[in-house]
Amino acid sequence: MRKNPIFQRETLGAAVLQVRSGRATSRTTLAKALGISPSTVGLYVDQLIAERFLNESGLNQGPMGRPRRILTTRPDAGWFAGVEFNAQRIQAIGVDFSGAVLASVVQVLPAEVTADQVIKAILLSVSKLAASTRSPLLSVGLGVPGLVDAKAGVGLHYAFIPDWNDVPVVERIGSRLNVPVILQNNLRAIALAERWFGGGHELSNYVILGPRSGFGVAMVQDGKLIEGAHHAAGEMGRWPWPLADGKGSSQELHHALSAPATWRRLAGVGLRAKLPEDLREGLAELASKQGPEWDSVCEDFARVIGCLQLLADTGVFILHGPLTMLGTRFCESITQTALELMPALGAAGLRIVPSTLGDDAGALGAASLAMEAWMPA
Amino acid sequence: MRKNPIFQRETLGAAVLQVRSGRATSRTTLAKALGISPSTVGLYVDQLIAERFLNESGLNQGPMGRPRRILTTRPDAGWFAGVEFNAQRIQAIGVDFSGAVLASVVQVLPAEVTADQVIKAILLSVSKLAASTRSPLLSVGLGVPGLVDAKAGVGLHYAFIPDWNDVPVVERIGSRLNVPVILQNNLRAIALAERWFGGGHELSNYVILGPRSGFGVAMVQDGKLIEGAHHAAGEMGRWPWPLADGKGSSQELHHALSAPATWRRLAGVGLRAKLPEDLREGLAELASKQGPEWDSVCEDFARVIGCLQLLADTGVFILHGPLTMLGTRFCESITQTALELMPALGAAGLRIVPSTLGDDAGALGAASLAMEAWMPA
DNA sequence: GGCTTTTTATTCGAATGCGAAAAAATCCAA
DNA sequence: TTGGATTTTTTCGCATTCGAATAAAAAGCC
Repeated sequence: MRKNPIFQRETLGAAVLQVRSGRATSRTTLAKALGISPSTVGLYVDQLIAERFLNESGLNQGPMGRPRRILTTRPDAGWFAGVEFNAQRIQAIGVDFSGAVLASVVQVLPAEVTADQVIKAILLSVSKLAASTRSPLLSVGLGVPGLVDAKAGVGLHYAFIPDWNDVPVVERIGSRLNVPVILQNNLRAIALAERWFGGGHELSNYVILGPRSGFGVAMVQDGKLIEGAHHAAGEMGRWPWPLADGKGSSQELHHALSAPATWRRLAGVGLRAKLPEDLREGLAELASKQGPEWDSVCEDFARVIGCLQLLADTGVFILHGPLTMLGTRFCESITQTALELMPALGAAGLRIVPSTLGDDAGALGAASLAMEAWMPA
Repeated sequence: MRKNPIFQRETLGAAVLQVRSGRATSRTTLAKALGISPSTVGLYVDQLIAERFLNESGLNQGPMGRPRRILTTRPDAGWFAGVEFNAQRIQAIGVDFSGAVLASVVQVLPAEVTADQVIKAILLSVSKLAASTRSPLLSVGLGVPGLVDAKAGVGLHYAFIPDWNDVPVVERIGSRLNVPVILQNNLRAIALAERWFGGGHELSNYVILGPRSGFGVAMVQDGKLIEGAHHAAGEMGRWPWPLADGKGSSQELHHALSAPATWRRLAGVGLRAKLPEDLREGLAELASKQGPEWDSVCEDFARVIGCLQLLADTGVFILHGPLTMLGTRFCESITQTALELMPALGAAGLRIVPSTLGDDAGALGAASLAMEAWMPA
């Protein structure tokens, strides 16, 4: 019998990731994918099978030679929790190894919620999910609005929860659940979700556009999230911004391109106009709109994206949040306008697309944090 | 006698780096700095002493205990070459382990220079440097203008040398010199020089502003250069840019803030005005200038930097190129204007400073590439 | 069936690095 | 002078990983 040393969890996770993603199906292909020797892979696979993370499911005969012993992941090996919240609501989602959603819990938070109440609600949500699953919880990801120190695991600031300042979230949640807890800004978490659940499997450079009540972006360069020296990268809502339609003097970007501002501009109503009950529906009604309002909004987005592309050269922009309701036509209009305004963008190829993740994007992002911690790339 | 295995060059280099930088002076401190065990460090140090990269120079008695055997680098262990060029001139510089400049060679290139001539000039420059040094050449860094694929070692495009397209520089230089050759865009190389030779020893997030004939920036996030999906990150010269003084319609950023454009604006002359013979001197004369021209230039720079800071949150901006002749007062004016225009910037601390590297910045940047390859962080 | 060919998995010896313990080098106090 | 006390360095055994050789499992061919 082979000896059974304790391997690095990191490499074990990476191995599972390769199998999960279908990039490796046998010990030999796994060795190539991980860049380690076949002999070592054998040991790793032994352990992963012993720990019930992997299965051997029959043989696969190639054109010649000894057949491969096919490796598959076991969805029941464990699950990951992802929790996202804002000042109004909290959503927790459970996913298994294959990325399938096991369950989702949404809870409305009380008005003027406090940090303590949020922490309690997170714990409650996760335990609700746990009640419906028999397999063990492997890790928890938290998508938190506002400023986040991901490394320290501290929520630094969030304007809409007054006492959300320097909250040691990872410590408070982790000490209760006894599994790894990973914290990240919610928009940056969504950027990871795009890789784990969305269409961007192979992307390593892209930008998430997240216009909601403000205007933030999350940037991924070389597969890594850009956080900034003070955890504030992507907070471009305060860019000085002269409107495309020339009305009004220079203002800040989020006054022009936040989700509510975009609705107001497209709807052709003034700043005082009441927002529709459901902003998403309100925007969906405007998806087929034409005319100068549409053009001017598209031009503003095109200029923002053009600037980002020239500066960071990511090439791919994924639109998130309520504005996805404006559909692919919106993104196409922006792309076209951008290329007209800044022909230089055409050279490298500019892709602007709406996200396919839907309403669960935030929670899926949080779950991605959990998965990424367990299965590092 | 201890056995003498062949260690990873990477770790050997990292060890030398720690000693070089003064962060580690003995085997024990070196072990802590590198995060490896003291026993292993002993082996590494043995090898480095055998290879004449390190010296043991006496003992250092602490307040108690066995005295440390002090480790020092040997400047004569080898040297690094850095080469920078543009369409007009080529500069090669040789530095030793301590970062001291051994020699510098400047050569004027012929008008309408070709890629082949540049390659030859690079080889000639390095061999000129080599002639004056007895110690071995360890690696060569090349700071190349235009688009560069650093990973592949290929110069992709440079507008001012017509046939500079997809030039396999690393291959062509490396095959002659038989040492590692590292390629990078020249402005990005300068960003590294700021860490190796400038004041930014401990910086891991900063931006290099390099307004010359165009307007480019180099960004470092978490200690890593941002290159972009198509190696074009930082080429923000083509941002649409409405001038601060309101004259003229919207144009591109480099028309407003390149080094010549800045001189013209500060000098108060029109677009057709002839540039001074030496732009640096011309700018130096304007360093004490006051008035609306000065204010409007500062405001434009403040807006650019403000946008970058809000987006990438690096906190530190280092001005390079001819505009450094405008001195610290220029940077202070910009800082002040930026904080007035965008008070949000004040929170995290904004620092805008002129580079201290001087005219050799480009060549020193190239040398930094060589050093960083040999001594990875 | 017995042979070769091809591909995959395992075994085995060696290399590299770590942790714990031992040794070394100094100061200080008795 | 001798015996701690303290800190640095080295020794030694063990764990992990790799490379090369070997074994295994099939297909094709005679």
